[in-house]
This record gives sequence, C-alpha cells and structure tokens, in this order.
Amino acid sequence: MRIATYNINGINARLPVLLQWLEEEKPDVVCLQELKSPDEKIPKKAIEDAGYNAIWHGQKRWNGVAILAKGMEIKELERGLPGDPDDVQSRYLEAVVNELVIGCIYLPNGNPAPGPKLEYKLRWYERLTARAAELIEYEVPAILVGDYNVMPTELDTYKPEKYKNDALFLPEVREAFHNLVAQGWTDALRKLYPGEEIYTFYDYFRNAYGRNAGLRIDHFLLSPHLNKKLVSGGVDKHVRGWEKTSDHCPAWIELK
DNA sequence: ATGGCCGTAGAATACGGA
Repeated sequence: MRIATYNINGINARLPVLLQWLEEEKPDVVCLQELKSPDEKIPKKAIEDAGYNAIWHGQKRWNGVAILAKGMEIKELERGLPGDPDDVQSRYLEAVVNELVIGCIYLPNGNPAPGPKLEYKLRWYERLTARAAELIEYEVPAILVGDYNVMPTELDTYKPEKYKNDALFLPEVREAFHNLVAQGWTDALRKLYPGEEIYTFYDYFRNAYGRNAGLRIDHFLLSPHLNKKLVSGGVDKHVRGWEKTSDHCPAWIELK
C-alpha cells in the first residue's frame, strides 16, 4: 500500500496539478493539507472521477485537511485534534483505511516567533503528542503523516544558520517533534535515507527550487507495528517544477 | 536586514504561509 502526503496550497487553484499527479502516481492513500477551501467548495466530483473516496475538514481561506483513498472505505475517527474545544482551525483528520489508522496533520507554522503563534504551535504539538500516546497505547498500526512545519535536524535545511530563529527550527519546536517520535514512532523517510538530503518544500522566492534550497518539513511517523513493514519511499520532486504548483512536493512511502 | 512569490477574500490591499 502506497501512502502519500501533499501540502497542496489551495486545492482549487492546484486542482490540475493534483489530478495530474494522482494520474501519474496512483497512490492508494493521500493526505492533503492546506486546502484553503470551505467544505462546500472542495472539488468532490473531480476527486471521485479520479477514482478516490475522500473525507475532508475544510475552512474558509486557510488550513484544511483531507484523506483520499483509492477504492477503499474511509472510516472517520477524529475531525479536529482533540484537547482544545476552542481551537477552530482545521488541521487534523484521522481515519481508518484498510485496517490502518491514518492521522492527517497540518501543524501550525508558528511564525513570527516568539509570539502567540509559536505558543499555539507548541500547544498543538502537546495535544498531538497526547493523541499519539493513545494510539501507541492501543497498539494499533498507525501512521501520523503530513506537514509538521519542523526541520528535525540540520540535515533537513539547506542553510541551518538562516533558520536558527525561525519557528520551523527553534530548539523548543525540534524538541517537541523529537519528544513525539521518542514515544516509539519511526521517521520513515529519514530511516530510508539516513544521512541524505531530502527536501519536501521549496520557497516560491529566489528560485529556491532551481537552487535546491529546500526544507524537509513533511514527515511520515510510523507506529512500532509498521516499522518493519516499510518497503520504500521518496519525494516526487519533479512536481514542484510544474506550472501553478504548490510550494511543497508530494512525498510517499510503501508499506508491505 | 529586507523583500522577494503565492492563494484567498473581495474589490485595494491585508493576511497567512515557511
């Protein structure tokens, strides 16, 4: 089973890119982030015509997450991240697909830091860590996948010093990510490519893609059960070079 | 140190993104 994540940066503006990529790669499950669309404007029919069932948690203007599955049932478990009834931002969607728990994640950016946005990000990490602990406790096969808005190590940014005061690379944010992983999760792409440069995001500015000035901020975390089922994975880097494309690349893993 | 590029809302420009 091939599972992909893609921060689409506006599902309606990027629909041709999304459909082209689905047609080329045919992933079994897709987690999308940054839909930037209210629920009623999600291009439901185009997704269905491409062969996918889908659930989504949209919002006007910003955020928004969706889970797509090719010819498989999607049973929704959580809409929104538990732990704060006042959090109105659409950043978490969790479902069972093919007996696998899939959490689709769009973590807050946190900039400018320090400030309330960083505080929200850190609280969000705490809530995600609490939910992740429950999944570990249930001993279910689970994958937490999406845009974590963190470069976990210096290897994950083309220029570490440029980001040392950035909310994507601050020590407390990296620590929050490492604390989550330390519950027993596996960072799948890093496991497959130890010591290698793997980028999933390229800024629109300054020809970042052309210069390979990237960041690795989209991650797959595998529960202990799934660790040994990881076969392969990668980043569909070429999609970042398409017209009217997102600033993120799709990334994927294959589970046996 | 700054601003460069995008989408969205909505009608000019502000905001969020990373």
